[in-house]
Amino acid sequence: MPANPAADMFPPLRQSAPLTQSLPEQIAARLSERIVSGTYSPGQRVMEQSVAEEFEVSRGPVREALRLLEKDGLVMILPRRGAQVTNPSIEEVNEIFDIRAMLNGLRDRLIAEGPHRAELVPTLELDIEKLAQTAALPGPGDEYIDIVLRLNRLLTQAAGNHRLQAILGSLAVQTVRYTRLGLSTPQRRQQSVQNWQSLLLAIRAGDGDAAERIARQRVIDSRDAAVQHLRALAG
Amino acid sequence: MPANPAADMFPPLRQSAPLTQSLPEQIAARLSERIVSGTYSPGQRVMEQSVAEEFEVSRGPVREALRLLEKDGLVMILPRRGAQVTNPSIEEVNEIFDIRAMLNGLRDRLIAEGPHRAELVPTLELDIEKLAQTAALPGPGDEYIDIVLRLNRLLTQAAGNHRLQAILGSLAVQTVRYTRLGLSTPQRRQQSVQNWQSLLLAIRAGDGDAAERIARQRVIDSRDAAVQHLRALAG
DNA sequence: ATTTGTAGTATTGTCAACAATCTTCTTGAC
DNA sequence: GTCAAGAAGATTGTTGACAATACTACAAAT
Repeated sequence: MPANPAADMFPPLRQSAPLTQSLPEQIAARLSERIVSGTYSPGQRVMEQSVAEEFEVSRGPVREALRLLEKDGLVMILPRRGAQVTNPSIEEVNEIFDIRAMLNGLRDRLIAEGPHRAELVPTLELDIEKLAQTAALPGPGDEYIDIVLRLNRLLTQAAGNHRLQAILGSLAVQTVRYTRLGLSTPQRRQQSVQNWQSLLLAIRAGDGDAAERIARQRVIDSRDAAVQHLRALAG
Repeated sequence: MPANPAADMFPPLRQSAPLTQSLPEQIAARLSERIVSGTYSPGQRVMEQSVAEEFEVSRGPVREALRLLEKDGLVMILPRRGAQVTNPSIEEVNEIFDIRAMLNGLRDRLIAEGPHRAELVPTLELDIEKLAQTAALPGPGDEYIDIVLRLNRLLTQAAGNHRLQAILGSLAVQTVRYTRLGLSTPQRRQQSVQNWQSLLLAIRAGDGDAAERIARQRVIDSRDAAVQHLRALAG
């Protein structure tokens, strides 16, 4: 019998995630909430000891959780100085949005040119209709944001590029708060709705070029609105 | 005296990296070499204990090193099952190259439209000239690859988008072996050189649209060549 | 022959203690 | 008052031991 060249590999290998989150993942999820919601301010240090005490675990799992958050760009870990909540400058926010614009362009092109776009269209129509109804409402637009986030998750999954999904997911987490800022006025939401409606048309027509162009414009608009608000806050 | 609202933040904060790599980083670098060079085969398990013994450290730093490698997509960590060298399918390789194509497009547009492109052009001319001289040489093209990698690093840095630099760096690490495969014939290298020369023209002209288009095409060509070789190897 | 159960082993997950380093506070000189 | 040097405290880095889980091999039953 010949030696098995795959002896040092996993057996068939289930790709499914385990049913229960690991301890570091749970800790990371809790910390992630606080960072995104602003409970932890940008620049604030996150110290292993205090987190460990709060969750009643040792520092080991906390360290791993911080590494997970670093992977998502929510904290920055400096050797011998620990983790602090990332505090991107306006320029960096600009940069991240530029990347999102390109990758959203790819995503929406893949959808428009992909084989499953027909199945997707009805759901999109429904969600974008809801978007149009919610846009004009006064207030900060939390409901509108929720729909946009769900819509983005849906599309990112539908594109079928797993790595793209991972990267876009990570970038989305990093920019939620700025997206929220940028969509805080009804006028901006109206502009946003129009972008989504154009995208829907492009996808329905199977026009990849148009889908990419519109997606990029949508994120650039979102970027400009966010940066405008940020400058107002800073200056 | 009012409470200092920044009390829980770092002082001025040097952004520079420490002069000596941390232990986990050193371990990650060593393991990274082995994965990229193929010493560790795709799918192979990387067990904490054995790595720890080999480098004569405890498992803690090894675990952190594996997290670093996971961030770069070189290993996949499954809870309770440990780390294994990633073994992307042809479809996944395709996906990664698609992402690289988009982001290289952004990168080269930023350079073509950026203020520093004049300073960059002489260096580019020199490197691309060297590329042209090396392309026709027979053999696997290791020298050609080295120049391409250096050229890419240079451009990625010059684009000035830090997050883009990080993502492209990570994706480059993941695709080196496939890029190498795709550039293994002189004909392909000739095609590659032409792409680079076109890019140089676009950058010199400050034509962002053209730079983006050419960059995307270059990566797509690279992708197609790599995938063709992969299919030949697999089938 | 296939499946199921059950030890035994291997491997990852967690913890608490110690070491190394950084930060801050105090002291003293100019 | 400002700056430098040093001591004290706080925080991260590393280690080895133990716990929990997953894998392997073998036996027994269908």
